[in-house]
Amino acid sequence: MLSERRLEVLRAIVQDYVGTEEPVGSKALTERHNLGVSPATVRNDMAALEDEGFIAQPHTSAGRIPTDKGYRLFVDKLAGVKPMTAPERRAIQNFLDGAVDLDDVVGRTVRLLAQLTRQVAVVQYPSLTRSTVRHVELLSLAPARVMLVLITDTGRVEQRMVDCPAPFGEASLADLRARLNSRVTGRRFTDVPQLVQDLPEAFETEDRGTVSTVLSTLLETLVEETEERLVIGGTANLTRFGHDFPLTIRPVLEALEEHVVLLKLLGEAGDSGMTVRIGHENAYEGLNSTSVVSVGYGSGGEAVAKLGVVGPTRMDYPGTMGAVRAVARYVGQILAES
Amino acid sequence: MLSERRLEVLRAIVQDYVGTEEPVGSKALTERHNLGVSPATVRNDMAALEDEGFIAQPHTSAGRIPTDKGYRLFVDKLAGVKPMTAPERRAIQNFLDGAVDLDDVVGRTVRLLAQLTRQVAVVQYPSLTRSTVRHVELLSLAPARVMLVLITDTGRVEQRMVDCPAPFGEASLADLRARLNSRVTGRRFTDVPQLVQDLPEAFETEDRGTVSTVLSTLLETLVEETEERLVIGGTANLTRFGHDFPLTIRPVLEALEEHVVLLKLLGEAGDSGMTVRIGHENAYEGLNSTSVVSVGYGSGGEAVAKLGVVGPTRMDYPGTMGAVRAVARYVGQILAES
DNA sequence: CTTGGCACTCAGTGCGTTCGAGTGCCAGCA
DNA sequence: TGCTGGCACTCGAACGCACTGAGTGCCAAG
Repeated sequence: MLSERRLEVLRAIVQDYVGTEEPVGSKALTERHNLGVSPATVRNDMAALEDEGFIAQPHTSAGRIPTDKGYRLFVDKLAGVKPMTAPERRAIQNFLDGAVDLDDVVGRTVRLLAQLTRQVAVVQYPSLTRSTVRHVELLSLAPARVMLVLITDTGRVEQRMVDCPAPFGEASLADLRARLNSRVTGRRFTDVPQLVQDLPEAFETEDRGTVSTVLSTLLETLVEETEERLVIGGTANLTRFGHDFPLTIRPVLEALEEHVVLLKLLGEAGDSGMTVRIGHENAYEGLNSTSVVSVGYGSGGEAVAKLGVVGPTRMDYPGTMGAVRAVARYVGQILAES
Repeated sequence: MLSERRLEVLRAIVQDYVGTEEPVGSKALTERHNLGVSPATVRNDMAALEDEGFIAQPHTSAGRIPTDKGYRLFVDKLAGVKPMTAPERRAIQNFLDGAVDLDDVVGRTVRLLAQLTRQVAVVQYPSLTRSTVRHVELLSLAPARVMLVLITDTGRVEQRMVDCPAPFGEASLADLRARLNSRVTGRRFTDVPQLVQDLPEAFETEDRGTVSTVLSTLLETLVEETEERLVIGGTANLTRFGHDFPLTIRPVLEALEEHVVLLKLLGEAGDSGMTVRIGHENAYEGLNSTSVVSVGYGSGGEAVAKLGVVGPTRMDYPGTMGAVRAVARYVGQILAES
């Protein structure tokens, strides 16, 4: 087991390394942090920490840098979440309050997060899966052509064309519209399928085909839209990554364009609370030299989507986590208001 | 005036430099290109070209590299557009043919362009300004609440909520819907304002307020949507930029996130034909070390939006221009079909 | 368990040398 | 007038080398 002091040494190493980007040695450590022991003692502790795999030397006769495992311990046990200051919180709120629609909220969020953390920000559009239906509208564009419009409680609107197998009268359409809305308005997307399941039976035989077609289009829309959208920002911050550029940065840029990968990554993160994936903990290879801090956000108590940042493993975890949490909280508020 | 041979020397310099990324000297030039003259002669020519500002030396005793002005001359006078080979054309067509909707077309286009040119691709969504109205739909969500849906000939759908100043009957709504569509269906967005100008007069006094509100919302939608959207891809190709990374790449990444700037840039490019902006010709400072090759594309003969690539000034202009032109052409075809 | 002392390592730095690609200029030749 | 070969010169890149200093591991003493 690691003694209290050794953990303290690890914390000091992480903090210094994050600040200076340079391997940190025993002497410098005792000078900057008053650990109350001599460099020699620290050296012994370092040797122990290295044996356990928490820190490593880039080369002999250099200082130590934390390993992924070291950062993991730091995040889990040694560091808290650094809360935003009051002025920062006010600034966040002001900035987000100016948003005029959902796109704007998401756009502002991503810019804000990138700026606060000085890293790459990733924001997922509010997912429809957890959303509820505000309204379904049907309108006839031609005798056998219907347009389906779906409005969600997050303010998103989706529309689809439906080619009907048979002409569909205005009266039947009104009927379907009314029945559909009375059943699904205010309900969860996930509940819709079973709620509308027996709907065709209420109609005349000749209309049933059309009703089924409309319904299946509706269900498709719900499923398809679960392929969520992402917005990325602050990629210019990648230039602060390290010295050995091209090699480090290229796979990251590639990963950031693979929205599918990112969505999967966010999806795998825990549903509640903040998740930090460090270095090789990220399943995707291109992100092996990065850490991903993510958290769910939502309009009610429940999360409807995730947001987070991607940065070098050598990042200021407490600060980043604080910013991510604060932004998620305020975005949630904004969404709840609208 | 520059003699024929001097132009030939400039062409050779550009070609070699683009290939090797290294300053090119007189001896190497005569060896790779059979110019039929000795290095000494080439040196004289180079001195002349340098006096005119077409090439420059990074430092004394190094070879020459083209200046922005040199590239400009190269593009204008010395190089054509390199056409795609038949297999390449087929691959492009196949790849784009697989698209299922507008988003997919744009997404595929940007990926394709990035891959073909190995540079950063920029694709603007088809603009509404030049589009025509396919259909306008109005539907009543509540007595004094109307939803406006606009469908364009490029397959885009926009919707807006309208809060009416007074309750609006179903009959009046149907009337408005019919009149509106008969006037604007198939017409250009730009023509819509004057086409609907006198529409309120056809209605009862009590409905005129609502009609006006609906119309102004429609007009707003047309204008707002002129703030076009952009999609960017292939940013990972920025890593091939040069050796002095952080400094070069950072402003470019920043510029790429400023969609407003990019849209302005594309907008300024000539409306017809291909435009090449080299280095400092780009008004935006962050892009001073890049060249932008762009061209309009559209479903009919007319361009509805632009697409292009952003790359280092040291790029293969003929090849890039060929790829950009080919992609634009095929995207146009796809849009025309759908 | 801590500490001071000590020998050892090795990346980074500064300096001088060499190497060679490339230049400018000039005199001679067509 | 324009091309060419020759020649001296420049200067960045590469190399070798010694030095420095931060950092280490180990050990014996407190």
